[in-house]
Order: sequence, then structure tokens, then C-alpha cells
Amino acid sequence: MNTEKEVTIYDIAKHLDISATTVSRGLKDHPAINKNTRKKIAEAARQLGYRSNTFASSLRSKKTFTLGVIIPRMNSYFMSSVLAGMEDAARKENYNLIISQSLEDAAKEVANAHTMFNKRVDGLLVSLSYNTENIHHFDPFFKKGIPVVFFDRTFSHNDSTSIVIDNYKAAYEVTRHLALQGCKRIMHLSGNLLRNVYSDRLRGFKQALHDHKLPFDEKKQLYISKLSEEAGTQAAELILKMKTRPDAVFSANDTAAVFCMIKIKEAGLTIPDDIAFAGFNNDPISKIIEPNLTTVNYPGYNIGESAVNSIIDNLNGITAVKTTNTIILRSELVIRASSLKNKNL
Amino acid sequence: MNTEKEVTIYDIAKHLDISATTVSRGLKDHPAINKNTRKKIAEAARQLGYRSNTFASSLRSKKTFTLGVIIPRMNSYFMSSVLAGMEDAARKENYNLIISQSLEDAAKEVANAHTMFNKRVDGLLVSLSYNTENIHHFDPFFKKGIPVVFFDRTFSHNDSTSIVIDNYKAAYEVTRHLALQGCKRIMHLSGNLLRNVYSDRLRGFKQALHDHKLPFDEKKQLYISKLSEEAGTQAAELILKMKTRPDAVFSANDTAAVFCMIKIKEAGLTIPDDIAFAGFNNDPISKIIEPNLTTVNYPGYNIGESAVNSIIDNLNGITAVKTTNTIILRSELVIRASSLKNKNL
DNA sequence: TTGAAAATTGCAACCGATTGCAATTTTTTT
DNA sequence: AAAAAAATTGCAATCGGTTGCAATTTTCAA
Repeated sequence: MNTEKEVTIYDIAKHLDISATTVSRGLKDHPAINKNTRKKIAEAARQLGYRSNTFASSLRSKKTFTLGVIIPRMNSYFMSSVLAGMEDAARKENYNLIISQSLEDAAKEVANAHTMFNKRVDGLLVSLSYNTENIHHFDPFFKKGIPVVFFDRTFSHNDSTSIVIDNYKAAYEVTRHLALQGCKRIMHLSGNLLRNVYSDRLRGFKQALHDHKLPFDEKKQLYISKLSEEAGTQAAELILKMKTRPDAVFSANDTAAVFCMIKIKEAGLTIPDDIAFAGFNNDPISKIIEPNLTTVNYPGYNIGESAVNSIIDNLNGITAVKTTNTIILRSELVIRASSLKNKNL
Repeated sequence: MNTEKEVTIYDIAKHLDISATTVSRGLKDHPAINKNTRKKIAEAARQLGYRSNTFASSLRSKKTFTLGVIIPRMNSYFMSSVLAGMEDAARKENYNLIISQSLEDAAKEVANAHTMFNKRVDGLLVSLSYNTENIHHFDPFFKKGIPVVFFDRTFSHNDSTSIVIDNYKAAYEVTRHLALQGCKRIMHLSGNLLRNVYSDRLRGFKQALHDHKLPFDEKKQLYISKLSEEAGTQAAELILKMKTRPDAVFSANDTAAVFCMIKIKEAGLTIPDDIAFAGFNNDPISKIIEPNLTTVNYPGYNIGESAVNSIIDNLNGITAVKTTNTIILRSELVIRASSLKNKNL
């Protein structure tokens, strides 16, 4: 094993009796090289079993053709779609991805950012962890002019683009839908308001309440948590203890909504008649819980694709980071039984 | 931006008035370097803001400290646990991961293998796609002596280690459990029998039937599919059409089991009284479907950890690939309401 | 046919860390 | 104090592409 030596451009050069320079240029379709020569080089490379040494290349050219990706977790349908979109877009442009999970922990996110910086990625794609408070850990990137694109869980910053959906509008529509179903006391399960996704959804929720002349009492209608399974259960326990219970719950994610529903059902209440439910994300679980959960679907694959294309355009100098600041993709309300009080609507 | 030049070992060397050789060795704690010198070098590196250039290093040393990972999909709780385990184990040994999804497509898996080979990973961790028929695409790795470790969806090969659970035993136990609940006509939803996980589970299933003197009619009790949502639904439709229906269904994954259950319930049948159900994987959905699904839990995190440790041991020459051929981790039967016919058991 | 412009190709330095081997310094032994 | 052994350090070549600039060849108009 491991006996055969690696074929280098020098071997190809010798084989064709030309210079390594020409081979190097020929292999990457440099316009100064004669088409015929290019063909010969490509053919010889194939014959000899040449594979480019990316380290030599990166060392000299200072380009790695690698993008770093930092995400909270990859075990959701949404995130794996994002990554699939990213991979496809990256492959088309000959870029590679290094993916790491922060596991919703700011400290781990900081560590991952360091690793990415040391790996000298050409660009960084980030969806922030649950409790990231600032983005100082990306300063080394900004200082060096390495583009950073935030997607989904973003952070406003002059030198970077964000790829999002209109969380405000989506939440507004969910809330309006519940209001139109006749719900009067709608409760909202939210997450860390540092995260745009949660604060924007809260804003949309409040605005819709206001526009439908519905009350909003922060103490009784807002529950902030990690939106985990446990948090959903706890929210339900809280609701069950209330004197006047909400007649609808709009959760900022499906997980909390579903586990809240389970507990509410255990207590003998009926969904949606006693309490209607709506979630966010269109997780697979939303189609399994009974009744099926009304939620918001949004296009992970496209978000991933857009994020990568945006960063590569940037690297190619097609767009300056400062020009395009935010890209907003479409989302849609998916109405299911959990919120249909009036079966005719 | 991008003005400051990178700090190299030469800068450190000049700063301390020693040779670059010593700096290089000092930075990686080479035993031949005086402890005091090592300390000075580390301190200077910190002060000057040095970051190692992995390309220069890889170019010269021909080690990349990178492991390739090829998996079918990352959007399951199991797989993201595997990856978390891999990341932790890799980080501890200063290795990095390049992760790619085959999306259950053999052709994509081949392409990914090529990419990994060209990226010159030090080792490869693979869980095969649904329909991979052979492993010729890994031959370049075997030929060059690059270790390949299969996990979960493995392939028997002399030069590589496998990390698995005892699928035979786990399936045997599931089936026995159903038999002990009094089920007489147990049906099995299986996947592509090329995949060890499915063929082993089928073997365990058959053996348990045999040991409990239960019949096995391949035509009526075996349904092979992709175990997708649609496949689960189709299996249910098939069951509903039967003259004598099975009184239990053991699915080789939770997804198919759950969607089968949904359809069965829609038809007015009762679970587990009319038909009992058991799945495999302990996906989050198994705790949401009603009744909750009996399933098999297995340790993704540990599998990931073991796979990485095994491959790194191998790279360090601690274990030869040929010595350790298979590592079997523990799994456990999780009994829930979907299979409890006799509520007292 | 000739000279200029355009198209091709090559020279040689360079990117930054690693490493076998030799040289120097320090420590230990006698 | 001299010799031998052990501990440190440095020299210089090397890994394999890339690139500014110069050199050579080809094309083409005059």
C-alpha cells in the first residue's frame, strides 16, 4: 500500500515536454494557453491519474475554496435542507464546506469560529446559537475582510449580508389566522429575544393582536423559554394552572407547540376547541401530532443556496457586502386542524 | 482590510533570534526542544498573533488531520448525535471533519467519495446510502492504505472496521416482545436487504418467529420499501386490503411505522388492540404518535465517538485495521403503548 | 518580406512549515 | 580537567502549485 507516488504537474510537464507553468495554467483553463495544449494537458492528467494538491495551491494562492458553516444543530428537517442547498450551490462553484454545530451554546460557537478562522475559510455562513449575545468572535473575519453571511438567526451588522424570511409578517399572519378563528386570548411561546427570529415574531404577534383589537398582557400571554420539549411541557403546566386560560397558543417553534399540546391533551382539554395551536417551522412532527399542527413552512434549501451564492458572489467581487444587506425569502402559513375552530373556514 | 500580514514561524524565529526549525518543533512540543525555549516560543506566538498555516504543514507532512464523513442524511436525531460524537472525539485529537450527505443516492455517494479522495482526507467514515451496491468507489482509499471505517450501514470488507449495534439481536428482542404480547401474525416492514441493518433485522425477526413457533409467509408478512413516509402509508393500505390482517407490525424504522399507524388509525382500527406496532431508531416522532411507539434506542453519540477513535487509533498505528474488524455497541428495547396489548405486562 | 501586435510559453522566485542529519552546547562520568 | 554521552539547536532541502515578467512564437497588416 501507499507505494505509488503522487502525480504532480511536473510529471505531466515532463510527459508532454512542456513547462510546469503551462500545465498549471492549462489545468485551470487559463485563457493564455492554447486550446490544443489545454486538451493535451487534460488528457495527460487523466491518463497519469493526476489529482491536484489543494494544499500547495492554497499555500501559494491564499485561497482555500472552503466555506465554513456554523449552525446551532443539524438534526432538524429545516437545517438539513439548508445544508443540502448549501452543498449543491457550493459544489457548482467548486467550493467545499466545513460544517460545525454550536449545539445552541455560545461558548461552543466562539470556539467554532476560532477553528474556522484558523482553517482559513474563504467565507463564513452562520446561524447564531440560542444565547449568543454579541458577535465579537467574528471580528477577526471582519478585520481581514473575510465575508460573513448570517442566515435565519441573524445579527445586524454593516459588513455582512443576512438571509431570512419575513418573520414579522409570518407571525402576523399566524396570529391573524387565530384571531379570525375567533380566538380572543392568544398566548405566545417565544425564545430568546436576542434572536431576530423570536423578536420579529413577537412584534408581528403583537401588531396583529393590536390590529384585531385583542388584548396583550405580557404576564399572561408571553412565555419565554428555550422552546425545547421540556419548555413546551412547562408552558402547558403553566396554562393549566391559570384561572382564565388562553384560547389559543402560538409557539415560535413546533417542538414547544407539540409538547405543550401533548400535556394539554393529557389534562383532558380539547384542541382546538378549548385551545387552538399554531407553531412555526413545519417540522415533521407537526404532521404527526393530533390534531395536526398549523405552522409556518419556509424554504431551507433555498436559504442555503442563497447564502452560499451570496457569499461566492461577494468573493468574486460581483457584489459588495455593503450593497446587499438583506435577502428575504418567501414563507407560507400552513393551516391544519390544530387551529380550525370553525370547520367551515 | 486585509492589510496586516500573516505571522509565520519565521517572524517568531526572528523575534526570538532562534531558527525556524526550533520554532516549528517548539510549537508542537517536540521533546528535543528545551522546555524553556518551548515556553518562550508559545508566548511569542501568542503575542504576535501567530496562526499555523495548515496548508504549508499538510503540503510538507502529507498529513491533513482531516477526516471525511459520508452519510445518507443528517436530518435525524440519530445522525446528528453521531456527528456530535464524531466532532467531539475528533476535536480532542485535533482532527477536523468534512461532512457530506449522499441523500440516499449511490451516485452521489460515489461523487462524494471522489471529492474526499481529492481533498486527501486522512481517513474516511461512511454510512452507506440506501441503494449502494458495491464499494468500488472506496478502492482508491484501500489502495493507498487510507483507513475506511463503516458505521451503522456497513459493508463487510477485510481492510476496514465496522461500528454497529447487534441488529439481529435487537430485532429478535422486538419480535419476541410482540410474540409475548400474544401477537400471532407479525408483519415486518424492511428496507433494501443489501444494507446490513435491514438484512440483520430481518434475520432476527425470522429467528424469533421460529423460536416462538409463529408462521412466516414471506408474501404476507414482509414488505420491502424505502421505509419513507409514503412507504409507511402504502404498507397500511396493503394491510387494510388483506383478508386476514396481521395483528402486529414491526417496522425497521420509526418513520414507516408512524405513517403506517396514522393510516391504520384513519381506517378506524385500534392500536395496539387490532394491530400492535414497533419501530426502530427511537426517533423523536416515536414519542409523539399516539399511542407512543415501541422502538429500539441506540447510541448515536457513542457510535460517532467510537468510529472516530477507531480510525485515529488506526492512523496512529495503535491498532491495525485488520485486527479490529467490528465494534458492537449496546442498544435497548424501549417499550411503549403501541405494543402493549396486555396492559398488565 | 517585414515589423508590430497578439498569442503562447517558460523562468525562477515564492507560499510556510517539516525533517534528516550535522553541529553545537550542556551535562555527566571518570 | 578531559572525555564521553546527552540534550539542544540549526542548515538546507523539500512538499507542489502559482504568478509577475520576460522570452519566444505566431499572426497579420502594410
